[in-house]
Amino acid sequence: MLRELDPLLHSQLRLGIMSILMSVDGAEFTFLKEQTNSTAGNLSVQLDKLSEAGYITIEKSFRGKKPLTTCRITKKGLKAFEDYVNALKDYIKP
Amino acid sequence: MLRELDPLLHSQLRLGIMSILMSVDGAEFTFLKEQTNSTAGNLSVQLDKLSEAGYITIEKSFRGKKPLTTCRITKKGLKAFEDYVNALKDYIKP
DNA sequence: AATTATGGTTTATATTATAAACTAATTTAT
DNA sequence: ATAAATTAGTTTATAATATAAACCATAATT
Repeated sequence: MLRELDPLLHSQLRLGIMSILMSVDGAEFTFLKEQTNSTAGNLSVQLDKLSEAGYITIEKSFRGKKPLTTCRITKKGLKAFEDYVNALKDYIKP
Repeated sequence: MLRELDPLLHSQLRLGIMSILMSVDGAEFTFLKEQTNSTAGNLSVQLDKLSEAGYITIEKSFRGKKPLTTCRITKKGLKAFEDYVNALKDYIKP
């Protein structure tokens, strides 16, 4: 039947973030902003949500004198992403 | 890279409705309600949106003395669904 | 003749997404 | 040296969306 779709992942921007984080080992805020074509504000909010859910970690540091935000997917996030994709298949299979 | 996801389809309930309508030739309101596990109110609203977008047709008739609402996907809806699925693949491919 | 059930629609509320405004520091140009 | 613009974000306000609650009309049941 039609399974539930994790509402945290069923959002274009958050799904895009997670999708990118699945394929890289850490992504910077600015990189995510470019790749997802989002505004900084929206990205900031959605990263926080993913972080609060434990799906990603957000590490704040400095590169030279500028702040640098680096995001990584967690084991929990990876599992959630896989579960989401599996559930989604019910909806989109031919 | 990451394509836009048609916001009309990127909703659990509307996607579920469309997914079902892809595989049957017409579905009744009550059937969709059962299969999607939604409330009548929510279903009614989402069906209207899909209908307004021209993704489905809603035919109202009577079965005996009771109202009967039958939904069908349109050619436009089919195209939109396929486009959505293709765009989504960017996000979920391994 | 009340009560309950069916098949919905409408309206109100909660949630979510997005945009706008702001902060703080750093470059660049004058 | 200082004003203007850029970078790298965060916070707050507003718009959009989803969901739930309340409602309506008719029919069937007790």
